[in-house]
Amino acid sequence: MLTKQRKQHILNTLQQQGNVVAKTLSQELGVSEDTIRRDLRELAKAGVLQRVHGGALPASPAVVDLTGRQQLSSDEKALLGRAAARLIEPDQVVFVDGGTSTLQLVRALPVDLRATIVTHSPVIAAELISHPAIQVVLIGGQLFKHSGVAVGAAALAAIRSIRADTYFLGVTGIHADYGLSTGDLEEAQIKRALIEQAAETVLMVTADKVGKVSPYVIASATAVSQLLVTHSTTPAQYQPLADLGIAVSLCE
Amino acid sequence: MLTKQRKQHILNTLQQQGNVVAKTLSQELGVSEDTIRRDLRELAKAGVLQRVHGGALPASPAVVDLTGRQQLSSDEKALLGRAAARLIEPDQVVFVDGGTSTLQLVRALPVDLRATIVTHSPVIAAELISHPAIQVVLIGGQLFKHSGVAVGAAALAAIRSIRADTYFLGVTGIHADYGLSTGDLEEAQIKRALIEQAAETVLMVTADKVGKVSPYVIASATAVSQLLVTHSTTPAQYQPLADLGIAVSLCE
DNA sequence: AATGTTCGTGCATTATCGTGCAATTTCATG
DNA sequence: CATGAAATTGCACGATAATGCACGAACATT
Repeated sequence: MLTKQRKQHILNTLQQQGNVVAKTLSQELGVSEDTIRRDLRELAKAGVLQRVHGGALPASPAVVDLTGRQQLSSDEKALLGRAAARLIEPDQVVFVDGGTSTLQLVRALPVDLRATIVTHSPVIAAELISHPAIQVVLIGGQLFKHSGVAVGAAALAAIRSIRADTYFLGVTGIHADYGLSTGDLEEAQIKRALIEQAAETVLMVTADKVGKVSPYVIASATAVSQLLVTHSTTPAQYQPLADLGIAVSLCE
Repeated sequence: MLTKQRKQHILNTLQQQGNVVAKTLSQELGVSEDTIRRDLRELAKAGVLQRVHGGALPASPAVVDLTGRQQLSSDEKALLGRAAARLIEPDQVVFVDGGTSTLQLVRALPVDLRATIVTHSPVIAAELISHPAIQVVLIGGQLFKHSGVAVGAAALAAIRSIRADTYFLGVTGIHADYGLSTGDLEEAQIKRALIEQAAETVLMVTADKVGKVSPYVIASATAVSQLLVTHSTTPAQYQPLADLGIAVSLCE
């Protein structure tokens, strides 16, 4: 294995798990602990991680915190959420994805709105418990810790037994050529199923996701009929998507 | 677990709850009290917290973070949760009910415990997202708003496909003659199914529930093999249950 | 004042670290 | 193809960090 690949693996593991242990890495990668230590030292010197006794931590503290007590979400995301909430009509059935943007959506729902929300995110569901008029359907399955949503065969089966009017989708990348993408395979499968079961899909993303590509492709960008983005998105970013026939709305 | 992470955990807990106790932390984190004391000493020397006998307090006067989370429930329930957490062995599969008592249970889980938790409560599931070693299986279904758990045919079917070692149950009434009872029919059905699918059922309740009866009966009191109650429960309350062969534990 | 808990210190043990060094591989250059 | 420089890796060894235990002191509670 190439040195560079090894370092990349270390960084990936770090981002995914929030920490790495030298001993574990040496076993995983089949090299001596000395080599791992050297790698960690160099990566630390380059400033991309923080060296500690026994392993390493991310350089920027607390990137891994999707625990429901989400970090104070920006005003931009709140605007996104309010815009999305306005799209829901009474008595509709909608899918709501997990994530910070969609959490803002459910927080922005009018208290008198009667509708059904289907979600595979316990955080979204927990937030809706206090809503007086929304009926909630929870999709079960194995909980995928990284993004905090249910995945797996059980979740897929449950989704395929429901049809919804609208799906409020969140992704980590949308690109006119490479489509919608996310960081995990299972999550991509779930999102794909949700798109298929919804009459219409609305994508909610912050500006930094537009034009990006993540490892696992969900579907073509045209699977989205409407795109809600924060107002800092540039025309250069969204024009290729608008050309595909997607209705782009800047929220402000 | 890395030392620095442990210290971060201490600080997080401190910010969330407004105080930390050395003994509790040592159990949660799976290290000796000496190590915790050392951590607290060093954090205090760094000025980020204030050392007190038995634990520590925030350095800056108490800006407790109550974002969304339930007000810190009574110490009694926390004790109940810790006692229940100790009953879970590594690699077990356990059902965890919804409710404030069981929420204390998942909060008291040692961070290094590897086990599977199956729950139909989005609040429990959301809390466990941040736990590094617990695998979570979410039971889907319609969300019953009053108690915030999934109910209905889908939930029942999902439960019946799983067998667990232990079920941590919460109810609104337990009585030697009238058995276990709760305030909703659908919820009662779900609890009954969970009892059937678990090798052992542990009931967690506060003193005010012991000897009470609610409208919908779940099962006979003997369905419970162990009863964890708060220490304010009187012998008059629990003796009839103990006579049925239930192991009663007062938590203090 | 009595008792049990918590604390701090010293010490032993273990894991981890950094450095120097030698063996091996990679690679550019003659 | 040959060769030497640079890079990479593993090992040895002394240094450092982290942890748990023991014991007497400090503290809280009654």
